[in-house]
This record gives sequence, structure tokens and C-alpha cells, in this order.
Amino acid sequence: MPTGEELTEERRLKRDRLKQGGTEPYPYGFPDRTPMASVRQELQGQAPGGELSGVVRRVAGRLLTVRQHGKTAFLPLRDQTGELQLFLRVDDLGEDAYRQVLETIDPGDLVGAEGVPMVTRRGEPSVRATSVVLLAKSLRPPPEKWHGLQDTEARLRQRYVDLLSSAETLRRFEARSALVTEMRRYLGSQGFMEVETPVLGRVASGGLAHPFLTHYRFLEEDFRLRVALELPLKRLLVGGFERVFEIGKVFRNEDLDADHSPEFTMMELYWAYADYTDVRHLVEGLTEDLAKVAAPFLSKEEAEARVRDFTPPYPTIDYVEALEKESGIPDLVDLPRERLVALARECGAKVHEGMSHGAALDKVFGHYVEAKLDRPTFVLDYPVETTPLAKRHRSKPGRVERFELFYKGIELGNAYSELNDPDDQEARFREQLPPPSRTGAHEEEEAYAYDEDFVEALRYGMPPAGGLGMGVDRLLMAMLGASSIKDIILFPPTRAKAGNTTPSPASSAGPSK
RNA sequence: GGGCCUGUAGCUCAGUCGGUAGAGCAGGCGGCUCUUAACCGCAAGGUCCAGGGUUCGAAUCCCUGCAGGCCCGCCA
Repeated sequence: MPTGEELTEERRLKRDRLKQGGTEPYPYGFPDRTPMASVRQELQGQAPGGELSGVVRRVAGRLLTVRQHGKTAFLPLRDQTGELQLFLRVDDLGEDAYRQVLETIDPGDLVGAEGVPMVTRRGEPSVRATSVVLLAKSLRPPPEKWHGLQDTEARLRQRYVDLLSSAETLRRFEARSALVTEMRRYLGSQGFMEVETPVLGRVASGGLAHPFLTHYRFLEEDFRLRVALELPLKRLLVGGFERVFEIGKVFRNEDLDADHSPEFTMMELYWAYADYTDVRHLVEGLTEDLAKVAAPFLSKEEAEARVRDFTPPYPTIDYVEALEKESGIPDLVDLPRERLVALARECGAKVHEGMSHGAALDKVFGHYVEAKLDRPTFVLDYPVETTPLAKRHRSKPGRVERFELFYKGIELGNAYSELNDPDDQEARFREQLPPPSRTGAHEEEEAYAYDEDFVEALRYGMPPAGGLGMGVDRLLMAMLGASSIKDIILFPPTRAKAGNTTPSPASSAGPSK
């Protein structure tokens, strides 16, 4: 029965037939299960046609397809660890049970079985089933067994279908988990303590971005979702914690594309009594370690390339030297603001007239230098006006102690010797604020918001410290070779389907365009 | 935000010059005791993304919209 509803109805009928026969189509569990990979392991070295006589194993998973040959049938199942086929014979199950199983199951159903691990005459590891039970009826047919789910939109909107039909997708998100777990373990081994700080706040500072707005009913105030983790973590250094980190979602109300998602995961750490050089060596250790953990999830060639790329030390280049060398323009950094804005425009960047010197410089740098940084490379010592939260350089006037790590043309991390002079911090925040003449809501949101309480915290004294921020999704893209951030995020944001929009009270509070 | 591309059966895809809709998989019925996208036979299955226009006639041409992808710009 060919339409989608008819296919669903056909499966409902099978389910109801089972129910009428006294079989529960959604039972409560399936205890004492052995993972597919373990059964395969047990069968290693078993000759074709042989079986583990006397051994009984229970396996469960999603039914991939049914290959029936009259009185025998092969039912490949998949669980999280892998695939294994059931071998069904009338001789093992009896006529009635055999017929009932084949008449009521469909590809996509969750199925459990008990039987003897064996290897078929054709050499395929299998379980010769002595009983088969339905564990959950699937009412929807799974995607085509050979091509899988190709529709990129469906894969994002219904990630569960992508996952259940693609072992590769499942594996990629296992890799994500393994890498984030390793990041926590590694930082813990270096003495860092994981903390959690608020997502909702009155000011969204620590980064340059449009915040999401929301309303806090109890406090009767508009709040913003954080755009960075930096300022609360530094307050903790003031309080006396010496090595802290946080891994959490941050929110920037901007475009979604191949390497940006409005909601993404950030890792930031702050390290008292250290500086950005210490942080640089920590980043080398961390990324080297993560590349090794990523390796088993990659093809042999890719794994070797990744481990080779992330073998420290990584080259360092000076921001100004690199920029002048790549652009061929001497003293580019010292050009007046207007000239820089014009230059940024020539580089193809979107510019607006009031754009700051630092912002224009960043565009020019991105054009001439960043795109060319293929191997992991640290760019050191940015001009002071690009970076309001970093400490002035100890020996290079007009610069701050800051580095960014680039790989394959994208930024993976950003670190400073943290600014801890409260008066300098206050002044640097104020320089970032747009001149009053053009204080539109738009530009105001884009400046590093002035966080008065943070400056107050610094007045109590923050130890000298090094700090780091890494975009976790991008780091994972780099490690796993993903070309889109959507391949790394389980449920990326999608537009509402037509006629399916939910009216939102917060949308009217968003920045007007 | 600008440019290009895509949207046809549950899934993967064809569809010529504008002439009234095709295949494979999945599903139904029948056959088959070692398959690997099993195989063989039979029958069935459509809001051609939505709306409008041109035309005797539109999946096909035009316009608008919706959704997605890629490139560019941009925040990580």
C-alpha cells in the first residue's frame, strides 16, 4: 500500500494482529543483552559453518531488512556497536513461531532475539535464533536501505532518522562525545576545575556579537543570553579559584552557515599566575591529545594527517609582520582609520563608515593572512584596539599579549594575557563604545558591552592570568574533518515549516532591523 | 543581505521539444531451507513544494512565495 499513510496503516495492522494474538508489541525491556560487537568478537576465528555450541546469547537492535528464503530467513540487526544478522530456520523456531515473526515484522522495527552464535557457510557471523520478539513496532518505514536518507533538510529536521539509518552519522556524534569527554579529562589532569556560570544576564559581554533577548518574569527585566563565558570566569579568579574552565552553550543572534551556528558550544579557561605563553603550550598539549582521540574515528590516511598536523610545536607568526608581509603594505597597522576602512572595502569586506580602526584591521587581516593558515599556526600579539580584554604587551608598544590558533583557514582558539588593571579595563571598554552620534540599537549590541560589575571585581585585584576561548564545534570540525558545523551539531536550528510558526513574545523584543 | 542551484511515490532518483507520470528500494499477494542491495512472478501506489499567469493543453515556460544547499559578505 503505497502512500505514506497506507504504509503506516499496514504496520498498525500487523501490530494489532500481534496484540490480538496476546503478544505485547511494546514490551518493557530486554534484559541480559549482549552487544553485537561482543558477539562478533566471540565468533572471531570460528570457521564457516561452525557455532558456539552450548552458548546462548540475547541480542537486540533495529531490523535493517528481511531476506527470506521460504523456510529460512536472514534478519540483519543493528545496535549502537554494530550489525549482526539473525539466522532464522523453521527447524529452530517451529512453523507457527517462524510464520508469525515473518508476518508481523518490518524493516525499522526494534527486535530482540535469543540464540546460538554461529558463522554461516558463507562466513557471515550470525545468531541462529531460537526465539525472536518484537521490542517496538516502527510505524514509519525507514529510508531506502542502500542510499539512506539523502535529503539534507530531512537529515537536520529529523536527525533521529538520520541517526537510525546512518551508522556513519551515529559514529560522528559518538566521536563528538568522546572528544568533549577527553577535553574535560585533559583539563582536569592539568588542575583545572569545571564550573557553571549563568546563561542569562543583564549585559552580554566578553565578545563582539548581537545577543538574544529574553524576559525574566520574576525579576521583571529584559535579560540577554550570554555571547561568551569570559567575564564570570574571571570574577572567579578574583574570588580565589586559580584554574577554572567552562564548557557551555553561548548564543549569538547572527547568521547560520557552514561554520557558524547562532547557538554553539564554547570552552573557556582561566589560569591564575600564568600568561599567554603558558596557555599556548597548554593549547598545544590539548590539541595534540584530542587529535589522537579523534584518530580512531577517521580513515587511516586522515588519522595520520591529523596526528601529524597536531604534533607540537606549532609555528608562530607575528600579527603585524605577517600582515605587512602578506599585504605588501609597509606600516599598514599605523594607517589612519579612514584608510584602513577603505582598504577593508577593497578586500571585499562589508564595512560601515563608523567602523573602528581595530575592526577594519581585523577585516584586512582576515583577507590577507587568516585564509592562508593551513597547518596549526599561532598568530601573536594583536594591535591593542582589536582586543579590549587583553593586557598590553610587555615589550611591543601598541599591542596586546594575545594569540589566535588557526587551522585550515579557520580560527580554533583565542587567548590573552588577561587584562587585570581595572582603570585600563574601564578605559578600554569606553573606547569600544560607539560615539553617541551613531548610537543605534544595532551598533550598540555589537560593541563589547560595558560590564560595570566586572570592572568593580577587578578593583578588588585579579591575579595575573592567562585565558583561552575555543569554539568547541569548530575544533571538532577540524579534528573530525567535517565541512559543515551542522554535521557536528545534533539538532541545528532550522526555519519553521510554512504555516507552522509559533508566535513568540520575545521576537518583538529583538533588535529591529 | 547578494548570486547560483534544488524541491516529482514512504525513501533514492529519471522525466526529451509543452501533449496528460516512470524506475529501483520499501509495502501487498504468491514461490523459494545459507542470504549479503538475496532472487523469481503478479498486482497496486502521485497535492509533480505552494499560489498565480501564459497556453487548446504545464512536472516542463513566466511571476511571486516557502524550504533547503552552495558561493560571497560576517560574528567563533
